[in-house]
Amino acid sequence: MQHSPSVETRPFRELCADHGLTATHQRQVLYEVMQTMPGHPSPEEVYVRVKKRIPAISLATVYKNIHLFVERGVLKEVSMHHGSLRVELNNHPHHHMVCSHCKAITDIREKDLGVLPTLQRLPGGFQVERYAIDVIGICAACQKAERS
Amino acid sequence: MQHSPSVETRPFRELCADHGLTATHQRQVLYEVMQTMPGHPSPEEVYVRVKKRIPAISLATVYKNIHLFVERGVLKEVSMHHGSLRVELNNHPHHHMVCSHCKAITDIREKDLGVLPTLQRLPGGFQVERYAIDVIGICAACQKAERS
DNA sequence: GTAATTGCAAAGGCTTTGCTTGCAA
DNA sequence: TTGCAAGCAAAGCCTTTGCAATTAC
Repeated sequence: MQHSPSVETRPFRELCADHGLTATHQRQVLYEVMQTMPGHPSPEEVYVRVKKRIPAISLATVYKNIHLFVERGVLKEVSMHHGSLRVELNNHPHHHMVCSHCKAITDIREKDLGVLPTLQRLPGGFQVERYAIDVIGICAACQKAERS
Repeated sequence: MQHSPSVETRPFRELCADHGLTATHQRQVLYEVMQTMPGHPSPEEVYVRVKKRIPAISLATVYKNIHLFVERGVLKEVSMHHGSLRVELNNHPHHHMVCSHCKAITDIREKDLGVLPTLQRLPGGFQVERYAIDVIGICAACQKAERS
């Protein structure tokens, strides 16, 4: 298939250029489909929708591109995903720092966060149990590793 | 094996009674082991430690009891685990409400959280990218389901 | 005695990997 | 043309489930 870039593909090609990504048809459709999914879709859900436009696409391609988009800042992970369930017994009021590279979790005392959010106007009868704050960034060890 | 409860088992038996749990040997060791693990262990890591004291224990038992402890409030999940990766494209400043029953995620505008945390005194050279607040509780639908 | 729990093994979901063919620059 | 990407299928975690044997109350 060969054709000159249409007007509609311009912005996507620029987005790819800005993020150092090769502009493929699959990536474009993936991105466009995600724009129509305002929630927090799983790779499987995205796959189902993309498949309507590219029946031959594989789930592995969806995973690969989602990871790439997240890595390049086009998408965000809704919460850091640690590969397996993590539990804790710590009862003191605290939150977490999560390294976006190595996924290491470190406790942070609540008072070190400064002012706390005061929950107000919560939509539709949601009954609050607690809130959890993740400070996301790069830990010292990963910063050191990056520099090398 | 039959013996009268020792002095040391008292607190654990009370803890079980308080949370409506049967006091089994496996549960007690699991709980004691977790008290010596201050971080955020995975079920596998807990299993390895418990196995030193109860070689015959199975990983399935560890999983079952961890879930039970979480359900009864003895342990906490470090972050809500959605079963699969979730991503989003939403660029507006926002955070999330997560239902601890059905794991549904709903966006919440940052301004509806009221005052925001001001990050200060972050331990050991952690380079902050962003922070993510999860308001954890029961959504309206699950509240309704519970009542019935 | 009755109900709940354990251990085992098998099954199930989600995600990644290796490799060949095809496409982008 | 040269390397990056896609598709496919197989493998790899992590976690749950079903069931018989055992234990707690």
